[in-house]
Amino acid sequence: MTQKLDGRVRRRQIAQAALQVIAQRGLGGLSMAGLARQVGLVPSAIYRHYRGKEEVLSAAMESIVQKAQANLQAVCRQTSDPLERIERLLMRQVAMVREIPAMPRIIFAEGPSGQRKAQAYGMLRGFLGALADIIRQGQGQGVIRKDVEAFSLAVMAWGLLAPAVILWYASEGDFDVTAQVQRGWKVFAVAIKVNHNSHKSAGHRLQASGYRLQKNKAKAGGELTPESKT
Amino acid sequence: MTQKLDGRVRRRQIAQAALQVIAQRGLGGLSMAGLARQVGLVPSAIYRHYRGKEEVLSAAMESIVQKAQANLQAVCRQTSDPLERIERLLMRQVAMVREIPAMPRIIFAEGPSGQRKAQAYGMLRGFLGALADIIRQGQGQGVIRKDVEAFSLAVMAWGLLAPAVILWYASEGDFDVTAQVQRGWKVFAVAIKVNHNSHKSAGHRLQASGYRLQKNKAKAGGELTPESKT
DNA sequence: GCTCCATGTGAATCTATATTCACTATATTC
DNA sequence: GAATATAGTGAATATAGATTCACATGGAGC
Repeated sequence: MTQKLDGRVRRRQIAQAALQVIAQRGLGGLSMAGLARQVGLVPSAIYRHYRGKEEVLSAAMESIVQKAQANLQAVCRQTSDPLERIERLLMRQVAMVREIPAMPRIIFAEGPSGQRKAQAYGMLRGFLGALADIIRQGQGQGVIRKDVEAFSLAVMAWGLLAPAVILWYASEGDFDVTAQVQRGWKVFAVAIKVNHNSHKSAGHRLQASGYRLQKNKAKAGGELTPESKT
Repeated sequence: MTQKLDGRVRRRQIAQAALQVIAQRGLGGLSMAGLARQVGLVPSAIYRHYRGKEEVLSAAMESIVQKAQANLQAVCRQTSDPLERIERLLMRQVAMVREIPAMPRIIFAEGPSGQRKAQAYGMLRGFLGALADIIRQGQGQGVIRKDVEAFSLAVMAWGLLAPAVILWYASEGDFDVTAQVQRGWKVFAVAIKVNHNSHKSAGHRLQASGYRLQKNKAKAGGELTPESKT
């Protein structure tokens, strides 16, 4: 018989294992038997800690949110530079590579108007909202470009991460997530950074025509605010 | 008894129905019973045409691959400009996701499970490979920056799409995937484009120090070639 | 050491789903 | 019309997975 563990410790362990199984095999690949195996228990032991599979899932999703929030707080403590914050946040997400794909997997696994999907979506929006806030901070400081709406930039930043992680799983670990995200960040950071020298130079060089384009861009950004109705 | 249909017609019908069920209910929601119902048959009739569920899925995915290839060919016919090609390809992907909502569900929902997974991964690699080829073309023409490896840039380009699709799906169409991808493309295109004017200007302005930085960047990019072992 | 509680086990139960198999029926050809 | 091939049907079967339930056991407190 396995050594007994404090209920709280075990519950956390089970939730964590669920995340990893979902990340690896998808929601459909999560069985109570497989989960129990992952933890080192028999399937019925799980019902000692959770009323059923549904409850395991809820706990799993909850735990990923908590981690994401802890990461966000840690990053904001470590540095006040918005670009630095984004980079660190992304790299912390990379460290969670064994867990974070569970969210998209849950989203795509569910049928129409599934509750879990809505929940996962809300969580995702929370994360992107926090990213967007950092970006807005940078925009306020004149460090990050203002012509593109912050939420859009947040989605783009997330886009540095998501495909790399998916490829990592699809290739069974044969894709260097860290390197890809770092490269992507370098390209993206330059693209969103306000470089005062080159900015002036471009304006100066292109004169009236260039100036007009800049103005239109600023407007377009404003118009393209996503989901104002949300 | 249902009217009999020619085997080929029926097989196509079944594969299409599978995509529809997956779009609605996800992979986990695809049962032989439900599929048969969708087609207007009894479940065992499906085995007249496919050896099992696995084979139905393969056929369904095959039709996605064909569509993707048709898109690629169309885009390459329409324009020879690499940046234009990428943009068009991305936008066709957006359209395709709308047309075949099952596609992202197949790619994102499931982890390893043998042949199907290998097929999905192959699809993805095919798409990224084609993107990378276009990027290499652009690099050869001196239109796209060379300091970052083409496959990495391809993954980044995909990164404009993937999160937008996830959000689109999670929001049940409430997130404007088209607008997001367009915005992302604008930011990314500037970042990867070789702009000869500003390149000269920057070099001119920053003199020795700026010049050195450019050189170092080129080297780092070369070193970070992904998966040379692939 | 004993008691009690919480956690782990193993067997049983139930259900949904994939599939097989024997039979049926349609459509084509001669 | 008969024969044949192919596609459709309905019942049966096997299995995977979720869960319950009675028993077992570890660990804490007295």
